[in-house]
Amino acid sequence: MLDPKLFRQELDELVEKLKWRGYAFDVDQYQSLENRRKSLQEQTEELQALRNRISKEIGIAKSKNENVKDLMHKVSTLGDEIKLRRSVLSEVQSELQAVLSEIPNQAHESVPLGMDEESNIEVRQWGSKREVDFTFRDHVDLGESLGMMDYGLASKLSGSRFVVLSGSLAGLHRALAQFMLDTHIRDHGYCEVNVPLLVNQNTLFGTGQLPKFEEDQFKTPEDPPLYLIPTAEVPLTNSVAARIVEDSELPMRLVAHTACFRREAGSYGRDTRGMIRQHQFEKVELVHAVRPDESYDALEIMTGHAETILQKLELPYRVITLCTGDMGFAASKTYDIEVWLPSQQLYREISSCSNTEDFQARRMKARWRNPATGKPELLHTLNGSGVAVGRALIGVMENYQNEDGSITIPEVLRPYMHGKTRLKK
RNA sequence: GGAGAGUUGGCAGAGUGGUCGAAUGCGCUGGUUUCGAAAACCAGUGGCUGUAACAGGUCCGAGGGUUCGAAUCCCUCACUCUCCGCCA
Repeated sequence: MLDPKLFRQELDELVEKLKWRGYAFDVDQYQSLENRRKSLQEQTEELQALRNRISKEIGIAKSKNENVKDLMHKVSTLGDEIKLRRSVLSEVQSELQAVLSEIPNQAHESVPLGMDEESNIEVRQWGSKREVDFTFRDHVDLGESLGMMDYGLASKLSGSRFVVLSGSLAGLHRALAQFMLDTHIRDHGYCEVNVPLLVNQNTLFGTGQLPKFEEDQFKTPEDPPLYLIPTAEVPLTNSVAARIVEDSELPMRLVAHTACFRREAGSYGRDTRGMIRQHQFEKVELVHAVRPDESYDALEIMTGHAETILQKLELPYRVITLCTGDMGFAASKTYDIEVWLPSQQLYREISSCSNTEDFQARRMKARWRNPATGKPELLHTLNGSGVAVGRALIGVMENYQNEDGSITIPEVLRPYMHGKTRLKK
């Protein structure tokens, strides 16, 4: 959520900025709500102050055994009046809250302006693309002919956008996750966390998936409902929710390996082949909670951590800065890391690292005690994939394939595969 | 699923209708002392909102109710803990 003060102080600027995020802010609606809120709040508080004062007098008078009849008479109707105003006020407040909670974050000044991916900017490339004298096959082709990737079975068990991996390919998938976790824990100083995969509404509100993206989530029929997490960012980031953390705990770096669940509503017909876009996939997720003045450094560091994984796997990739219109709801700035897929001769997203500044922290009430002021201030939170396991598997399969359809196992994964060097039929 | 006990400030923990935003301890900040530190002693120290600054408002798990007045009484719900049952 954005700071409500921004709306009061620099409304025009803000509206202009939000346009670049593809968000048309209804100024008139906002202002009429805000004006009503203000006058109602003033009236209500004035009445409350009056009642508090007289009630206190009654207390004092009673303790002195004085007659309180006149005082009682004075406040007799106040209670009902206050009750009425309060209920109207709280209606207006929740309307206002509803408006504010659906507004995306402001972009950082370094983010390129643009409405779609055309305006994204490539920051760097890494690695060299392999040249071979046979035709690259895609991961579906490779996996199915190895007999270790079964979409038919998955659709029988569950439906479309699922996959069943078996044998050494399932092992390779697991090895990737283990390798990523170990690297972040041992080399990058993360604390491993094992989190619930089902979370409540409040938790999803905190990171910004609710109320706006309800239709993207899998939801249980309980009342109140639980939701399958779309990413471990949700439970990880919310671990600082409603807390005031000490300065000594910062920066916090958390990592979790989880399954992620997405409805993929509205993406019909997109990436229907293979493991690129699934209802369920695994991801190693990185979350930082940091002091506000350190969050942009942290974004570079976190992106570097994700890149390290691809470098150790020796997978060619590039890093791009998303433009204002292509960023997610909560982000101020996002780097996407895209891995090279030789079968498609293009880069595909394998990680997304974002600084949300205080946007999520405000929704979650996540604060730290600033030693300079002694006061609680909002934290900055960041999240990034470090990296998507299923897509990393695709990257490995396609980049490490051999002419005979076997797949060489990357050096760094071999310790996780009992020294196996090659995956074959 | 059954029975019971809880939920109060950064933390621990008092408070059962009125000068209670809340004792006390810890923590934190400042001071005294010290070569310096520790200890001791003294003082200060909740969040949110609001104001130029005061004032004011609000918050004792959440929501409702009773009352002139609720942390305190009543109702509903959530969560935590203990025991029993069931279970990976």
